[in-house]
Amino acid sequence: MAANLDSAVARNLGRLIVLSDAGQRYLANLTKDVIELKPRRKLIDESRPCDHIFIVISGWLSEYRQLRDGGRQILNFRLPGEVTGVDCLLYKTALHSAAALTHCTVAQISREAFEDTQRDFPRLASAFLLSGLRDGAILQEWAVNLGRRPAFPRIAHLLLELERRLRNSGLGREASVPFPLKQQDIADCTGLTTPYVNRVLQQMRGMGLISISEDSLEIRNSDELANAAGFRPDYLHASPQTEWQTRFRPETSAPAAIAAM
Amino acid sequence: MAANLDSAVARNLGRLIVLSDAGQRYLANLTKDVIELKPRRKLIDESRPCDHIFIVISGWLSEYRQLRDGGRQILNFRLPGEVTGVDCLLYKTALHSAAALTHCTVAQISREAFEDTQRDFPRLASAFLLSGLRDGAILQEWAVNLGRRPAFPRIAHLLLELERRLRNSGLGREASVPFPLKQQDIADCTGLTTPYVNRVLQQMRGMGLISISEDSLEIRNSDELANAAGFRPDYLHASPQTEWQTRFRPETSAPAAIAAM
DNA sequence: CGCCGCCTTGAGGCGCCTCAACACTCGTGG
DNA sequence: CCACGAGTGTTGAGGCGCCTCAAGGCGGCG
Repeated sequence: MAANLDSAVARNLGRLIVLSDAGQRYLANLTKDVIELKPRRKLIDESRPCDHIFIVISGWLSEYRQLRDGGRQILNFRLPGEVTGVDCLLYKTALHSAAALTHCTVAQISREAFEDTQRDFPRLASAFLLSGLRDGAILQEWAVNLGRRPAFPRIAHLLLELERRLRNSGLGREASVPFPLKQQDIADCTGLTTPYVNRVLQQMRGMGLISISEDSLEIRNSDELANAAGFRPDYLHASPQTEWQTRFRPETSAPAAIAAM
Repeated sequence: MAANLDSAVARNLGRLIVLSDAGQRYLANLTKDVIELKPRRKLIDESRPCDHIFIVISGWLSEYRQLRDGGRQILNFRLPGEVTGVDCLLYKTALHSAAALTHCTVAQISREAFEDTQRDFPRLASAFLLSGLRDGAILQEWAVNLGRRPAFPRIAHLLLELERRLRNSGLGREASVPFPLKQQDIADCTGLTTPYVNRVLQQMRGMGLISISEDSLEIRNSDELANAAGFRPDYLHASPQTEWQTRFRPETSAPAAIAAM
């Protein structure tokens, strides 16, 4: 089981760099220091220092900002195989909080361990940074969503993105994918309120576009939903366009295959 | 004049890494290939390949997504000294467009030149990637803005951010800073409409918080405006928390000062 | 002069919010 | 075994923020 879950990690990072066998072993070792989180447990606290990078092994995290008036804006979800906390390398204090949505297992990588990684497997370290760039691309799409799309397409877009990301990580072989989000969570990340999210979801169900049950989501009519949302999933398919990550200090002498893409 | 403007570049990247003298010279040489842009001229076109990184020498760019219904969401502005196009290293096609807001001079760096930079001055190359991470942090703040703040604080937040970024780059020594944005631009990046932006700006002027004239912005009561906006500028002050950028292959043997911070 | 880009102002309307109340399913303890 | 409360989904009535769609003013420029 652990091997299976680790593969979600390798699958995600493997999209960003070519992982050598040695790199894979190193990664497996790097993610040995695992902690368990109960739902609602905070992992990162905004405006406090954070000196770890985390990799989600199983479960979902949410990253969010808490506002003075009690409002909350979710900035991203972290699905199995994804990395969080990279921006801590750039700022004294965390810019947002991160908390467990479900029961989670998370690998933590200390700053020192990350620095060792940079020395020993710079390409692997660079993959973490690239994943930070990918997060930026996702956030751009969210900004478009928040700024320019009405509630229905906004929610539709979110559902489509999450389904795609889950399948990219190898989760959800059946028609449906795991989906632990409450309507409150959807509201907090689409900038809407719970009652209104409820009505929109009902509408989608009524149109036969989706069905949600038992912590799982099924998208029944992907084309129509994507059309309504203006969903174009390019931004989820990172494919490095330069061999930059091989130049620093290749840990293998074989030329990388990426540049040929 | 060119030297002065180049210093905005060095000032921005210098926040992310320690630039050696050799690095500074290399950077100056790297930004030799300069192009001029008239207002409204497109630099990057979404969903088309983009194989250059650009550094703004003077003028403003806007990065935006165009929607089918004619709507537009501005995702960031590029001020003098800032870098754009980094995400092109990660995707086959550009995820957003970039166009000149004002008359601009822009240095273009080809992908090959960037790869050379990685080989010769990896720390400099890494600074470009870090600037991409900083962009992500800015975008997070915009997402909070779009999702959870009403029009008044939303616009206030934008104005405060831009003023701070401009001063960070060394622009605007007087009470006011250069400000070429039209109300249409403000609308396109706050997710509002021009008439409403107009009314909110009038309100701010009426309260004595700001004054806009002649392509320049003066913030007359920064505290009150920041309070209304919930503005906390931490996210604009990147300060690398690890010496990672020195590890790859230092071009100078002197230990970097950053790690001591 | 006449056009165009930009700011301004008004009247009317809709999307989404606010603030409830209620149903249902749990886990939990008495 | 049932009472209870917490968490979640659902529904309703009323209201406000911001939009839509105009029209008009004003300065700059060909």
